[in-house]
Amino acid sequence: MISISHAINTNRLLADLPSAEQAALAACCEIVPLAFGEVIYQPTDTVTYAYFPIDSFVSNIVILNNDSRLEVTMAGLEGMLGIALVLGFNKAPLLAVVQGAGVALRIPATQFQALLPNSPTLHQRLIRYLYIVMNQLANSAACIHFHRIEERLARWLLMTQDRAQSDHLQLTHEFLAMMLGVRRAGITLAALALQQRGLIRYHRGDIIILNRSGLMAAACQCYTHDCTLYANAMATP
Amino acid sequence: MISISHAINTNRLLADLPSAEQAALAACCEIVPLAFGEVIYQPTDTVTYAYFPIDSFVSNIVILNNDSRLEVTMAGLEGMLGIALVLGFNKAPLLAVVQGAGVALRIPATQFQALLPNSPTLHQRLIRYLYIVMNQLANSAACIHFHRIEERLARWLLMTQDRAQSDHLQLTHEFLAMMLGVRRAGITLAALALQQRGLIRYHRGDIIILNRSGLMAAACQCYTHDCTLYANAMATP
DNA sequence: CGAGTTGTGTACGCTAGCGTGCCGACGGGT
DNA sequence: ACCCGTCGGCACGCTAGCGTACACAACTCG
Repeated sequence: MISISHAINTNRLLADLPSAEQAALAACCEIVPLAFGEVIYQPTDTVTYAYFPIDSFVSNIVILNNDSRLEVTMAGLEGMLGIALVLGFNKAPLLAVVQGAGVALRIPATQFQALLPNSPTLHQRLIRYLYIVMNQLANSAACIHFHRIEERLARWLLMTQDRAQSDHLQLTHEFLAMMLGVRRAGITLAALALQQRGLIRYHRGDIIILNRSGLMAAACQCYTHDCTLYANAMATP
Repeated sequence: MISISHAINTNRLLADLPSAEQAALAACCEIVPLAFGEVIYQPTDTVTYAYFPIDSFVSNIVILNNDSRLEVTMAGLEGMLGIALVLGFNKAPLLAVVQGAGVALRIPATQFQALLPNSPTLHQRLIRYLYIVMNQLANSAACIHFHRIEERLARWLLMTQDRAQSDHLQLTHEFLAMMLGVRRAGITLAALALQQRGLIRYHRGDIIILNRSGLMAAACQCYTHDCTLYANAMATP
């Protein structure tokens, strides 16, 4: 188990905060394990905790008509869960499901909201993160509409690799199909194509990324677009 | 031409503000006409003004690869343009194009941002609007992916009717195709189907909504979902 | 070692929507 | 009155992806 201060400095929204802000944060947060498949928020649930993933990552999923599902954003060490709290809301709009097991920092919602007015640096970072997520959402809508399964899959694997910080992922075709909102058979074809091009290798739920730059070429530019968006927004003076 | 105070009380984000906030606002805003097709923001443009539509409305459009375009949100009297300013950013991420001519209140970006800390009611409403837009974006991504052109068209017409506050719209199939990110011929078929069901009537760029409740039945529930989301978020105590 | 479960390959016909191109009809301007 | 640009109907073949279903292989557990 890692220490709280090490955890704080791993999540990119929390790393390198002024020491006063870090201390205030450390005083009210705790490290919790997140298990694969665990549901963090249900739509319309009251949000009782904010989460900052350390080595775990979580998918935010829209549910339509009780059957159609689609992942619209992902949060790992570069982000957080419960952004609604930053805007003063405590209702979860999306389904949040743990997609990569690991630990996260967890803060009770009320303490988190009480913290913000006294933590200007953190608050500003969260506002920036909010801006990033909004833009990712807009861009994703277009990506999902216009791009092919194979490109979207490649993009998705890259995004996941970044958050898992490993080139070895545990993902079945079935699961990927849910995330991308397509058929399982559609994923099988796309994954086969990527494998035949030597970009990935997989076997019963284990996917290994063999050629990251090749995968970037196979993905739509939405991946690099997202990355530069994040970097630019966070680097704003 | 309408008066500024009347305009302020027409836009739903500005209506019924405390008188001090209204006065501060009135001191730095002006009424400007927006012409059909006018481009308010280009992607990567610096945002120099915030806009609050009165009887005009504007589409926010994602551009991919310089060719694919897709409308992701719409702003009329219920919203604003330049929400990035609320988050402290002054770069426009999307293409904003006037889709219904009319007037809007316009405020220089710096004055707008200076206004916010002293206008808590307005600021809170804008934060809520931000939350609404984020949720609309997430939901739209799924809607665009899963729903048929005909349903999406019906939804889009209803949204437009609300903002135009008229059952008479000026829209060609070509234009609708751009908004929904589909072929012109695809719109023709969907529009024909809606016309044959007696829900709308159109002729060379004029669309008349004949049966609003029928159209709501023909649309995906995303329309009503959006409406209740707006109402709930704005009504939060 | 055998039985059941899980993950993947594949095949079938089907549909929505694509890209393209043509034609006719309407209507505004000279 | 005419011309010409705009708008919309339609038709062609095509593709991506759908729903479904079956089969086999690889692991798991008893």
